[in-house]
Amino acid sequence: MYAQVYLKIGVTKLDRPFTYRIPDELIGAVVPGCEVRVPFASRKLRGFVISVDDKTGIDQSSIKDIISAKPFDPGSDGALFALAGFVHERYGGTLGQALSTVFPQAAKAKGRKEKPLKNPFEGLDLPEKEPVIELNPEQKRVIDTFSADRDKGKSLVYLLKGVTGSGKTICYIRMIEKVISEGKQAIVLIPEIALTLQNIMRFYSCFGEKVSAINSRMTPAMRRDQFIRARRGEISVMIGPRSALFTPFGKLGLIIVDEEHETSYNSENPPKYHGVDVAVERGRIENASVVLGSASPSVASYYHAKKGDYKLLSLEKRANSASMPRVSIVDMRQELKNGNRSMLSQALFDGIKERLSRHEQTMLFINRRGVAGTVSCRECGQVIKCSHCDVPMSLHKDGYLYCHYCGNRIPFRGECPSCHSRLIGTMRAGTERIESEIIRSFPGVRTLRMDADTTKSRDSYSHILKAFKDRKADVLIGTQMIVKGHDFPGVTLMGILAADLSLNVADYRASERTYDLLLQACGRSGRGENPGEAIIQTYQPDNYAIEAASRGDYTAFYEKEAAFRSMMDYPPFGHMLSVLITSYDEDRCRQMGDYLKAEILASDKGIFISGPAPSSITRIKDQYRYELLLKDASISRLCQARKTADRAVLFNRAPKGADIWYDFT
DNA sequence: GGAAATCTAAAT
DNA sequence: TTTAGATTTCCC
Repeated sequence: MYAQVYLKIGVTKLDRPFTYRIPDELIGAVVPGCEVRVPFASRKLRGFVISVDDKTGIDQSSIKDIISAKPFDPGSDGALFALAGFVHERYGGTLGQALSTVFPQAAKAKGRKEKPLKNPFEGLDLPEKEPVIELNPEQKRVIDTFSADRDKGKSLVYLLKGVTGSGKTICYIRMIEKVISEGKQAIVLIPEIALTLQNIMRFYSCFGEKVSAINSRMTPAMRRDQFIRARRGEISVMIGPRSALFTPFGKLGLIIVDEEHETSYNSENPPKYHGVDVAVERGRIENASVVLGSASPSVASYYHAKKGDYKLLSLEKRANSASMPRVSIVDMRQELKNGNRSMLSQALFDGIKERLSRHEQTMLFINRRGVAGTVSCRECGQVIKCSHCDVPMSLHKDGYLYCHYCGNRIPFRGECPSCHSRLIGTMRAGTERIESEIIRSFPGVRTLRMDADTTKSRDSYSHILKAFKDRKADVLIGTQMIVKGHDFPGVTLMGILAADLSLNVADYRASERTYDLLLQACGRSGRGENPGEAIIQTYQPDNYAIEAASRGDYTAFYEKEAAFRSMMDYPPFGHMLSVLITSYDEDRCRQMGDYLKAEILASDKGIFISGPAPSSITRIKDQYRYELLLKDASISRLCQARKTADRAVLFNRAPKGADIWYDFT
């Protein structure tokens, strides 16, 4: 057995691990995160174990034995080294990338003057303490369960499923209070877009100076200062986005992941780690409780909860008296038959007209993300899907439809395969077109538009939101950025222009995203005094994600979705590892793909690999993108395959000139 | 971080 | 050609 050891001397030259043999008498005692003593050059040094493995790529003759090992101390830096080891093993990339993810270092200040560390809340008045709210019976049950488990010394993973407005935050606060009373610390992860001063203040008003927060707009040095305060134990609660997960607390007792289904918890660059899984792993390593909160949990988390891996806690009732909006579904195929070729259905048109006369506001939401390439029929609503994978295929410039899951390719004939209509093509509908249509249809209407184009400058985002809140416009048209979290009391109508768009993405999670988006979008309407309404326009009114979202019925959605995924062996029932190969030269992409596939199959004959196939977006910034897809029931088999691929690229004669990116999907 | 190996150039 | 001094390279 071998251990990767990170030596405890602060020298950049040695900022990498060394491999040592674990002598027989220390096998079992040497675990990731424990402190060891090792021979190094002519001396003996201390270091932390990052990972343990039964093989090594290093020459046997140069490997030395570990001298001694201390028992693992979860409060030491070793815990974070162990976490880095996990991130590396699971998500690939270099170990250096994993280490700098877990230990983000700001460039050291040159003068190295010991500056007093500031709280970012400094200068702000401590907000009024929220009046102590009596918990409702549901909330009380949640807190009692959590506290009872803590008192028994059990650190579990919980899935807190609570409808919007059911008071998840007050539960978080009580849980943190509990953990602080034990002398421990807590991390609260909040999606970047929800990381507003208003949201943080709720925690600040309860815990005062014990709270710190980080966000992506702070400089690395400012974030580092807050991490130093955390390490010194000056604070007990850290609030922040994904990166706050690595706050170096020595007595971590609780990690909360709010809106756990948000994809922003997954890293975009290597190591492409999944925040929720890393939070669960950190909880395991440091014996801390983990609470995953959401109104529409990810299918994976709900699956774990049903299976018993996570403990399910539910909040079904809204804490305030606000009622859910009335939601209706409009069949756009029918509109077309009635001769309405515009993007607004009659119902939505009438709805907007009515709101204008009543001086109430309307929001129109069009989801454009990731719809490029999929082909759908306006007459029957069908999307052309791969016959093997049941995901939409995408139309490439060569005139063929590709499945980027299996590489299947069929020619596109410009006609719907099921109803033979020629009204078929890629969906093109943007916020701009809708805005001009609205202005044409409703003379004198005041509109605001929010999308990637209008929010390019730094403050435009908040300006648009503020203008709409101040009733400076009647209609706000936007992409997904308008549906998350905002509170506009004047809005009584939400129009979702094409609910299918997010469904027609070549991704097995499309239904899950759609359900969440629709639920969130509907929730924007009727938050003020007047009751709200939402209209969902779709070409697929019978789709279960759309139908369940209109009723806010998560369980119904989950059952259908789980059946689909289980049948297709999609996660969480099976696992998938995508290997993306990018190169300026298309042939090299394919060569590297073929080479990696052969190398992986050579070491694991039975493993399922498809591809190399052109990725859904075949070329970005002149770089071609090809993809291999590995599927298996066991995630460790996929990790093993990734390691094989990594080693092949490093040590063997691999084709050059291509980059490789691993991504668990 | 520190020892050993390698390089550089001025002094014999 | 020698050798002190400076620089670079390894340590698992």
